[in-house]
Amino acid sequence: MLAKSTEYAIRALVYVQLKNWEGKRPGVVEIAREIEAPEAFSAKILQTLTRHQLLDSAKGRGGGFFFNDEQTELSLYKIIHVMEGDGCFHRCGFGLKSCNNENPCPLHEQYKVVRDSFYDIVRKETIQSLSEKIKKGEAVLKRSIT
Amino acid sequence: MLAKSTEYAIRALVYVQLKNWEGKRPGVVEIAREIEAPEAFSAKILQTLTRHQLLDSAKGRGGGFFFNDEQTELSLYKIIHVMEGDGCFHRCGFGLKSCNNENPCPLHEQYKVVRDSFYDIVRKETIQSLSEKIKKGEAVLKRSIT
DNA sequence: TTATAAAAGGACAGCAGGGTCCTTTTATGA
DNA sequence: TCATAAAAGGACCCTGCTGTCCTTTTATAA
Ligand code: FES
Ligand code: FES
Repeated sequence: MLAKSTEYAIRALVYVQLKNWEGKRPGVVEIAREIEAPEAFSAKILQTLTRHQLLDSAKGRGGGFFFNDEQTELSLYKIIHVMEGDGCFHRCGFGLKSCNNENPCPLHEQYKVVRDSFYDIVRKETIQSLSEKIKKGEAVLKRSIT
Repeated sequence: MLAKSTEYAIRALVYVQLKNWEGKRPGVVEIAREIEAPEAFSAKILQTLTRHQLLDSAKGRGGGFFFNDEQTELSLYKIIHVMEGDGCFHRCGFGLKSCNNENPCPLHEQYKVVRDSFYDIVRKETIQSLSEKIKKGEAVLKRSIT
C-alpha cells in the first residue's frame, strides 16, 4: 500500500514526537534503532522531511530532530504527499489512464469506496494522534514480542 | 494498489471473456492492442496465467486464449494471488513485521477496515462480473474519449 | 579556539518489477 | 508434407526504489 520509505517516515516521526514529549531531541542513530530501519536510509528520509519542513532539526553537538512548536498537527497525508506523491488517491484501480465518474471502469464504484476511506484515514490521523495511542499503551511502535 | 502486471492481467482476462462470449479466441497481438498494454509483456503475463491454469490456450494456426468451459467464475483474488501473492491482505499498514490484533500498531483498527473491504471486493468480483458490466455498457475497458 | 558530535549532502551500489527480443515448440490448412 | 501462424520459453535490459558510504557543514562544550 504505502512505500517502504513512507512507512519508515511515519514511524520515525512518531518516535520523534514521543521523545519530544519527554523533552528530548533524538538523533538519526537512535531513531533508526528504535523504528527498526536502516540507519543511512533513515538519515536520507529525515533529511527529506526537514527539507520539506515537516520536521525541524538542529545540527552540531546536542542536535537532533524535533517538531516546531507552531506545527501541532501533522497529518499522514502530508507525509505521504512528500514521500511518494498522492497519485494513489486518484488513480484507477483497474489501471486505466484516469479515474472518471462518467466513464467508469468496471471496478470504479467499489474501488472508489475503499480508496476514499483510506484517504479519509490519512487526512484525519496525525503523527500526534498515533503517538497518543502509543503513549497510552493502546498501540505499539514495534513488535516487542513476535 | 495493484501491481501493473496484475492490472494488465485483469484487463486481458476481461477482454478474453468478452471475445469468448462472441465465440472468438483472441491472440496476444489483439489482446495487447485492445487493453493498451505492451505486446511482449502481455505475452509473458498470459503465459503465467495459463501456466497456473486460470486460462487456456491453443497453439498453432487459429489458436488463441480462452476460458475452459468448466471454470465459469474467476475471482480477482485468484488472479492477484497468482500475479503478486496475497501479502497485501495481511501486511501491517504501518510497516510492522506482522499485523496482530493483540499487539496492534496505531493504524491497525482503521487500516484493517479498508484492507478487509478491498479483500471482500476482490473475492466477490470476478472476470465474468466485470465483463458483464462492460457488455451491458455500464463500464469501459479502456478510455475511448479522454 | 579547538575537538567533537551531530545533521546535510552527494555519489553510488543492489535489486525487483516492468519490459523487450529472439528462439523453440506446436498445430493447422493449403 | 510443408509453409505458416500462433503460443511458450529463455535471456536479457532498464528504471526506480531501496539502501550504503563518505565528505562537508554546523554548532556546542570544554
Ligand atoms: S475508473 Fe477505474 S477506479 Fe475509477
Ligand atoms: S498491526 Fe499494523 S495494521 Fe495491523
